[in-house]
Amino acid sequence: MRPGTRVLLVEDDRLIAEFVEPELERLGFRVRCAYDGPSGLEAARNFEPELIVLDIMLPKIDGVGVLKELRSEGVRTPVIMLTARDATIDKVHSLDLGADDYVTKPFEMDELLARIRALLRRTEGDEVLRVADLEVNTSTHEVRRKERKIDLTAREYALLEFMARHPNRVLSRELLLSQVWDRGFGVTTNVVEVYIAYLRKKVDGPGEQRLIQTLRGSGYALKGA
Amino acid sequence: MRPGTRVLLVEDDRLIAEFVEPELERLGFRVRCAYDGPSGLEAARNFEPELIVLDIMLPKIDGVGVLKELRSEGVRTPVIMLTARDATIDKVHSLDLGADDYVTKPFEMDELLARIRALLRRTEGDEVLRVADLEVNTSTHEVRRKERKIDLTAREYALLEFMARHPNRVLSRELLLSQVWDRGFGVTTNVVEVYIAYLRKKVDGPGEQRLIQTLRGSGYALKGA
DNA sequence: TAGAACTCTAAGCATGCTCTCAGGAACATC
DNA sequence: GATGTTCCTGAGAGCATGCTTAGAGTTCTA
Repeated sequence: MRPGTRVLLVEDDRLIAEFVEPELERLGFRVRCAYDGPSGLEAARNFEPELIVLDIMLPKIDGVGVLKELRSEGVRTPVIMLTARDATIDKVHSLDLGADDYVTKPFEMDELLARIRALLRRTEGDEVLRVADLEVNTSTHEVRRKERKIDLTAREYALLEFMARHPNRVLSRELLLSQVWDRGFGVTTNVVEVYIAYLRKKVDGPGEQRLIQTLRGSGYALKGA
Repeated sequence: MRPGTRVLLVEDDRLIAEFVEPELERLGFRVRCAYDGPSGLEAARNFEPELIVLDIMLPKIDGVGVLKELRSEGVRTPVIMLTARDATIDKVHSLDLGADDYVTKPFEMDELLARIRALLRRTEGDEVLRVADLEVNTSTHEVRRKERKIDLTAREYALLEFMARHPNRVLSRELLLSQVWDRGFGVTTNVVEVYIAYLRKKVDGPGEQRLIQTLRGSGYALKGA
């Protein structure tokens, strides 16, 4: 973890906030606190934290609402939720809404820290995926090949982003169907082929190196080397 | 998540195990259960799961011990720990030891599932099988002998990968037929011979050590020593 | 509400992979 | 060396796989 990493703590229980904040600061984080939903949202937008610790129970807008709003704005900052002990529904709901982890109250400082470290460890990364001379900006959904800007539809983008997140890997039709489309098993369709063709037309221009490769019998791969 | 993903469940509480196992299987996982530390270790080594769900409280060797041993052997399979409610020490300890996540008992199935999905989503990495000077990258399906790159068809690759996963072992025709092809018994065919020949032509170049060996009357083996 | 844009299905077609078959080589046993 | 068994190999038929294209159905937009 880099020192100076910005952490936003959204927690209405002052006791907890006033205990956690100095602890995090002591460890080299830059911390901001917010005490209800709306101010949490505002802080998330202005402070631009690298990580958000978000209580579920909050005045005005609850944690789930805040998370939802942020994600709908395209904010992908990693989020750890704080939940009451047995609120399993909330937990599962949060994870599927795009929370990255949660901690059950009451918690110990060491545990929260371990989770913060773990989460930062796996989300410290660029927002821009690069594969060969292709750039995929996951924040703005902007795609460029060299200098050429590429316009993609929603589905095309989703497919390309997934492939760019797993460069060089063989991605089977079933995997793509389950990850990019929400298709179950056993469905007979050729959407994947069709969308690969669409992408090829836009990404692999004439005279350019073919990034999107077919591996007959296995699937497709986005080649970066 | 790919269907057929192997999950190992190490849990001595039969009630839990017998509830979780069929649930996971229903969702397309291939599941194996173990009921104490040593058999959990053994299963981890033989079954080669893609993910392990590991209870902390276990007979003979506890979960932390199992995790420690596995990590010390270089096994990096993602692990979800099951912990009693307030065992914070264990939790922190486990995370630092290399557990990837944990779930607090009692848990609901949906929660465990959400965590399994999340973990599988973020831990797909490269796995390279090495046999002598042969490299088989199971993520990219790239095959090299020394520096020479080898192009294989889907079936050829499937056969070679299987052999590379079991180096130095005699692999009977029937075994190969059942594992690489989906053939039942009693079918009279010589596909295996044919494909072994294809592989030889590509893998064992002229002047190179023969890795693919015939054991007359028994089957074939990929020699690595 | 019409038109545009997007998503997906379906059918036709080219390619080359997969597998069978049959003859010949290699090996074991006497 | 003769004989039977096991394995190798080359050729070719059939068919699965993947690419294209057209268009139907749906959603977005002006």
